[in-house]
Amino acid sequence: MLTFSEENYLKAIFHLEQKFDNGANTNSLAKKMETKPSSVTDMVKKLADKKLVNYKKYQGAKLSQSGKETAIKVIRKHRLWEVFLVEKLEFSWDEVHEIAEQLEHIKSEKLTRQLDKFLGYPKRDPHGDPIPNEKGNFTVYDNRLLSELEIGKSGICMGVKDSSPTFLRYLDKINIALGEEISVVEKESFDQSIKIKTNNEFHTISNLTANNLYIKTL
Amino acid sequence: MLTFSEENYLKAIFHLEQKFDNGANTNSLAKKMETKPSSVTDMVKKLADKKLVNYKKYQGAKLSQSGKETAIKVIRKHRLWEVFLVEKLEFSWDEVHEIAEQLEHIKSEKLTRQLDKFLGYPKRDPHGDPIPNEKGNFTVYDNRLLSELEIGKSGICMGVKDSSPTFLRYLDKINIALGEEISVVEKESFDQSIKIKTNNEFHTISNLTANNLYIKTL
DNA sequence: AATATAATTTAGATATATCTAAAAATTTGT
DNA sequence: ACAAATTTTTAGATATATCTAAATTATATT
Repeated sequence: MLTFSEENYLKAIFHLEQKFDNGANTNSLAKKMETKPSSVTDMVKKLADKKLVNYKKYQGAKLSQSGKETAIKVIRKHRLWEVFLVEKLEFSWDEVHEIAEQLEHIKSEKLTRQLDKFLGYPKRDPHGDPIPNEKGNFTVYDNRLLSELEIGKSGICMGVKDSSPTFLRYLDKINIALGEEISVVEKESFDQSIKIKTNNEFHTISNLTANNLYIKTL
Repeated sequence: MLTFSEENYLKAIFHLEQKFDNGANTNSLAKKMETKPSSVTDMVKKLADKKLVNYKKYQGAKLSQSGKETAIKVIRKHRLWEVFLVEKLEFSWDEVHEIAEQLEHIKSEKLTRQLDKFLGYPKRDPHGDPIPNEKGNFTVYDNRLLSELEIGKSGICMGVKDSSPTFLRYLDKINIALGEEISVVEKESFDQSIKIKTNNEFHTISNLTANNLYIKTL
């Protein structure tokens, strides 16, 4: 039985491995875990003893197969609980992370399974991140700017670079919200404005706007 | 911020105070917490430092006002989660305790409030125990045998003394289940058989049966 | 009231997860 | 390739929650 701390480290290592090819080195892990490098070394050794990571001195930590499976299970729980909080308990997308950080450590396979069923086997959490299924499989998305999206492709709106009220009010007006699917219909090479489709509506947005929207694609 | 362990002690002290007038002495707490008396002394001192219990050497622990409020909040969460598991996630009443022991420690006032609302402000958990409201108020029930119930009074079926399959099948047959409300309509002094009403049906049950059913009354 | 028994506390140890400060290894820059 | 800078590890300390064994206090018995 793993402690909360061990599970949190596995999750952090998993995310770092997704992001950087060289995996999770001690300093980046320390930053992510908001702790000191020496604490990371201690914990990584413990995880290595439990065969959850492969660790060689001065060479960072890499998840073993079972470490990866464990990390994915925790992430699956985190994201399912986020869906629950937003869909069933009227939370907004920005309030759920902290609570899900707690709920993700509840140990019961049946609970996770039943929660998944109750929520209708959702594929994405309220932030658009994919939810691993019971076997641990999930699709990896690519995060980029809307302006980088090719014609005909679509993605989920994941966040904004510029979070000024003015910009957010503008997004509201053209019916773009977090989690919304946006597809690129046309691109005007003259001014790089983009015609998009979202919610079955068409809008033409400026390059500036498209440069401020993060999009997650399959 | 209290640790899980501190919260569990507060809960245990609360339950012991409800049950025994002399409150929670070290040995009974140790038995309840499945730990050693010396560990209990250590923890009780810590809780006393935090003003959650009043403690004088060799005189057991008594919850302070704030300790009592904290204990009730934990119990409220425990019982709300039990309702959630049974009503929404298809768990049966005997599977939920262990998971609720974990969920009761999740810290978020809004979560508890929204869960309560989502469940329709239930008054009892799947075992018939009362759920404190947001202010910490709840009705105290009395646990006794159905055979001790007076004519005209009613109660909730809480458990069976004899849990043999034969007996349980019999209960099924006359439509008595855990959580069911049963009222006593008539008592036959000749053989102490009892006429009861449950689910809008009337049944006459023997004294032996009535002696094997635990009933919770207001 | 003295003594035996039971309950409780203290003292000292172990586990976990953290820390600081110092040492060691690796990487970088010239 | 060597010194400097950076990264990582080690050693030793602290916090929490537990334990065992011994000491202390309270309760029960005669």
